[in-house]
Amino acid sequence: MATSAEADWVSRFADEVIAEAERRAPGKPIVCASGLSPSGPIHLGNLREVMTPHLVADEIRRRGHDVVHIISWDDYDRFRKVPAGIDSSWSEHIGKPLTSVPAPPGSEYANWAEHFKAPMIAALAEMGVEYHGISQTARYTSGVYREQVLFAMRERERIDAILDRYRTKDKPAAARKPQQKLDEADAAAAEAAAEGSGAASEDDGTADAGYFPYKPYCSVCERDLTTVIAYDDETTELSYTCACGHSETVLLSEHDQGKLVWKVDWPMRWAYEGVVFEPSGVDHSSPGSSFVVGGQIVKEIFGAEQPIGPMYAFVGISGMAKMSSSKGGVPTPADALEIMEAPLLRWLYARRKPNQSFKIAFDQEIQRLYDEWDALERKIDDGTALPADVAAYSRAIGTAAGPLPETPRPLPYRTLASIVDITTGHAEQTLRILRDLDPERPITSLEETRPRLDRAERWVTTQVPAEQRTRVRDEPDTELLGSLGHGERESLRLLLDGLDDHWSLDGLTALVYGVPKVQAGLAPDAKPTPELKVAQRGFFALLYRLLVGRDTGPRLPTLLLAAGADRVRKLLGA
RNA sequence: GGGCCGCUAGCUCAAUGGCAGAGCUGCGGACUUUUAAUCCGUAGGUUCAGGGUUCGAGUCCCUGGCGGCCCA
Repeated sequence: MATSAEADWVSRFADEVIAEAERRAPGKPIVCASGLSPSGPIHLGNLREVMTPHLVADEIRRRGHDVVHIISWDDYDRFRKVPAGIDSSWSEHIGKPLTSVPAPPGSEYANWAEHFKAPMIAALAEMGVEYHGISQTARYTSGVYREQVLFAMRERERIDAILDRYRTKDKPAAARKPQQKLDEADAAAAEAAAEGSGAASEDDGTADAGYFPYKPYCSVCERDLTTVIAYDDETTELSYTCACGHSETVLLSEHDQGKLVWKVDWPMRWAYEGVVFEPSGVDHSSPGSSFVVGGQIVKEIFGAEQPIGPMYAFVGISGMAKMSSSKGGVPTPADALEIMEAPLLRWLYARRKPNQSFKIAFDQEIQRLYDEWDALERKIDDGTALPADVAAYSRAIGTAAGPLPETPRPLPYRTLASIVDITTGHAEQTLRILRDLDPERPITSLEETRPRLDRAERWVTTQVPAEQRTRVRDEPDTELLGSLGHGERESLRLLLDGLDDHWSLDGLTALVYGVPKVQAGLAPDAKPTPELKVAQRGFFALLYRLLVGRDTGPRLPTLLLAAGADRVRKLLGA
C-alpha cells in the first residue's frame, strides 16, 4: 500500500481522518459526509461535494476500516426562487420545503426535490459512488431531531450571541457590484453553487420577539413566511404568525413542521452524525459563513467537534454547447457521463487536489484528455507511471467494491469520433471501418469498442459544432466539375477506375497516393518526391472539395469507405 | 474594508524542508498519413518580488504585487 512518501492528497486525508476518528470515537464507523440541495439541477460543481468525501471514504474502506459516506439531501430547505424556464405560477410555492413543491411540468417525479435528485442518484450509481442517502425532510418530519431542536431553542441566547459576533450593524447599502466578467456558464455555476451550499443571505432566525433558531413551516400554506412570536421553554409552546394570515400555537415537543435555520442545522447534524470529514465550497471561507459559524456552534453549543473540512474550488466547463445543457444552463454529471466514461470523470476529480479548480472538457479538449488517459494506462502497464498518477488512476477505475465497467478495446477517442462523424453512427459502416483498422486483430463486434464508442458518438452529435462536422455532399458540385482541367479529370478517372479493385482501407490508401504518381509517369509504388507530395496534396484537396465541400477532411480512405462506392462515383462525376 | 485560495517551462500542472519534474505545445528527425495522425529525439526555469528562519526554502515566517472567489 501507499507509503507516506508516495501518498496522494486522498491518502493524506485518509491518514488524517482515520487518526481523528480514532481520537473522537474509537471503534465506531468513520463518518464522511456530503450535503446536496436539490433545488435545481445538481451540476458538476456540486459533484465535487460528493467526490471529495467519496474518494477519501473509499481509501479508508480500502484500508479495511468501517466507514460510511452520508449524502444529506437538503430537501427540506425552502424553495427560494422560480428558475428560468419554469412557469411563473410556481412562485406561489416559494417558501415551501422542496419536497412540497410540485415537480416541473412533465416530470414523472412526485415533487421538486425528487425530480432533481433522480438524475444525480443515477449518475452516482454509474460512477460507483457508494453512500447512505438521508432525506432531511424525512428526518425533520418524523421527529428524529426533536431533542436537538428543543435543545437549540433552550440555548437560543447563546446561539444568538455567537451569530452576533459576525453580524454587521448596517445591513442595507450593499452596493451593487460592478458588472462581472464571468461568462454565462460561470455565473450560473457560481450562483448555483452558492444556492446549494445555503451560504448566502440565509435568514438566521432573528425576529422582533427575540432570536429563535427554529423556523416553522406554516400548517396552512406550508410556506416559511412565519414569525415566531413566543416560546415557552417549560411547556415548549411555540406561537407563530404567517404572512398568509394564519397563526397558531403548537407544542414543539410534538410538532414536526419546521426546521432549524441553516447555520444551526448544519452543526447540529455534524454533532448528531459524528461527521469527521466533510468538505465545503470556497464560498464558506469568509468570516461569518455557515462553515465558520458552524464550527463555533458545534463546539460551544452542541459540545462536538467540527469535521475536517477542506475547501474545494469551483469546477469549470469548457465548450459546453448551449443547447444541451440540461435545462439549467450548467451541465450535470449525467451530461458529462454521456460523453465520457465513468472512470474518466472520476479521474478528473481524483487527480486534482480539492483546492485546485479545473475544467471539464465538452469541446475538442476531450480528445486530448482521452489521449492522456490512454497514455497513462500504457505507463501503468509498463511500470513507468509516477506514484501519484498511479494513485489517481486506481481511484478512477474502481472502488473498494471492485472495478467499474471498461471498454474492452479502447480505441483512441479521436479516432472513434472521426469515424462516427462520417458514418453518422451507421452501425454497419462503423463496424466495417473499425474492422479494417487493425488487420492483425480485427474488431468483430461494435460491443468490443463500447461504451467508449457510444460516448464518442454522443459527443460528436451533441457537442461538435455543425461547421466542424463532415457532411458528405448529396449532389455533385457540377460547377466545380465543369471547371476542371484535363489533368484533374484524368486523376478522377484513374481513381474511379481503381475503386472496385482497391475497396479496402489499405487498397484505397495505395490508390489515392498512387494516382498522382501514375499521372506523373511513375510507378504506383515509387518513392515520393517533393513535387509529387505537392501533387498529392492538390489531388486530395480536389477530392475533399467534391466530396465534402471543403479543403480538408477525414483521411480519404476512411472517407471513401464511409461514403460508399456508388456515392463516390456520383459525386466525382462518373 | 475583511477573509479564503492561487502564482513553478509558451500552456495545464507535479515536487509532504533535501539534485526543480511530467504532459501538451515548440523545434529536429522518421513515415506514401489529412479535421490537432503516429513513433523517436530535443529544447525549454531569476519557482511573482523583497526580506527572514535553516546546513539546506518552490515548500516555513513577514511584507508587498497580481489573479480568482466569498463576505461586508
